Amino acid sequence: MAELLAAARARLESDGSAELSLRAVARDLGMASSAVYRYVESRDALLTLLIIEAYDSVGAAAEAAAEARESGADPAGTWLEVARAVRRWALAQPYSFELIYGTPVRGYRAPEDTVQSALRMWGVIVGVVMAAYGDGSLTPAGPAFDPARRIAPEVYAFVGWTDPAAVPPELARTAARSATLFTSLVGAISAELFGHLHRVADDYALLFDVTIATAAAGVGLHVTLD
Amino acid sequence: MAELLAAARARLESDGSAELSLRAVARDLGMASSAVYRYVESRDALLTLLIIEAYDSVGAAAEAAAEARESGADPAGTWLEVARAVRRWALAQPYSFELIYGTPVRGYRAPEDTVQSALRMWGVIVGVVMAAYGDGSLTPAGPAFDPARRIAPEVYAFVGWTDPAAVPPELARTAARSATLFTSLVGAISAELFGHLHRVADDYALLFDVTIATAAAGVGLHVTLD
DNA sequence: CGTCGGAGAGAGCACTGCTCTCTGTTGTGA
DNA sequence: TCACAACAGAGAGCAGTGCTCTCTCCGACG
Repeated sequence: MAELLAAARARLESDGSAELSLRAVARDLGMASSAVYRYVESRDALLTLLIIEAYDSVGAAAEAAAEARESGADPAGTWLEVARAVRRWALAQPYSFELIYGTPVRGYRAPEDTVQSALRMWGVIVGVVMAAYGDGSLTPAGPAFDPARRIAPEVYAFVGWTDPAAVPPELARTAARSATLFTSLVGAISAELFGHLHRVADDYALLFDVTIATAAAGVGLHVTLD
Repeated sequence: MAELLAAARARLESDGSAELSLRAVARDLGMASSAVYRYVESRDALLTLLIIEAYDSVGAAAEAAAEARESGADPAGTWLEVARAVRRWALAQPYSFELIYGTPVRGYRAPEDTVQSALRMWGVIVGVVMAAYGDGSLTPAGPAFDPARRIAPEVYAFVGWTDPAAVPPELARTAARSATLFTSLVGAISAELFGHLHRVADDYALLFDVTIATAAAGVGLHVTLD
């Protein structure tokens, strides 16, 4: 089973998810394609396993980048480091990034198994924003609005606010704005990997930092670029 | 040829790009699959045609939304309307959105034919930001940085600055920050369509507005939400 | 009226996911 | 030690795919 996953991962990283053929993986393992079905129900099930792996891998990379900062470091700088770490991860294994943040695969309907792993990224984002909110380095910016119904109650529970009604409005607005951090992070990497920055920028790393810092400014996090 | 494109478009909208089978299109047209090759070189070439169509379609939707605003309307509000129009377009034909902003298809390597159509979206974005910069409604925000090498010279030429060295630094910074508008727009719609907001928000339309307005705030555009 | 070109048909190749049946091996209990 | 059962893998086969090759037909044009 471990060998099967390893072989599938290797195929994914070299050919991409659309070309991931169960028969090719079987050939790599030196066995008949039908034998693979002893271990995995279908091609989509194999892909789901790789999806969970990828979510955990990128989640771990983001968490590691956040934890590498000494406590007391400014949260805005931490966010930039997290974003850069996710970008490095994506560039190192672009097909894994595509697998989770690109077009969903055919018969795949996001079983509950993947949700937990997928939420690790949101955990890091919310953690950074809450740290900034707590230490006063976050100066609320961005649009004003009634925060009701903008984000799901689970998000508040995620950071320990059991009663959504008790959340201070400005904190609730900040939480809703935080989605922009996720959106611009995934969007920036997608744009780069999928070729949408062609003719727009030459040095993608430089523009990436600007994009992350600009989105952060909208939330109230002040990232310093060197 | 027109019938072929129409049939392919119908297949795309009902099944998605990965399932777009040339043989199925041929069946819809009541002819043999081999006959289709008289008109189109390969499956990828057919997809490329659909990609150009999609780029033009979404570009036209964005341009129409921008032009629908009377001249003199605040550019920030115009940007919100453009973003909403693009979201509506994406929700109405999700597979077309996936086709251009999701994972690139296999053998596709973005021929020059598509670049011109793809740049229409950037044209709208730059137009809005430049309008705001011009009428004084844009109050520079976001990170400070040396604008050199952040964006390609073509972008300046795009808005009429033939000599990149003559562009005022703050304008250059604003231009670089504008990429965040594209990134967060595509990222927000992708996140919604691809299921990444599961458990994060219930009312996607409300969160979308916040995301767009937050990213705009980072650029210096102040969107008012009702 | 003859010729010629283009449009379409059909067979066929190599590939895919998946199912079915068959074989060999291996472990376990009496 | 022997019998049985469970399991891992092999192989054939089905329906589908993209694409190529050859063949036929029909209509336009000189």
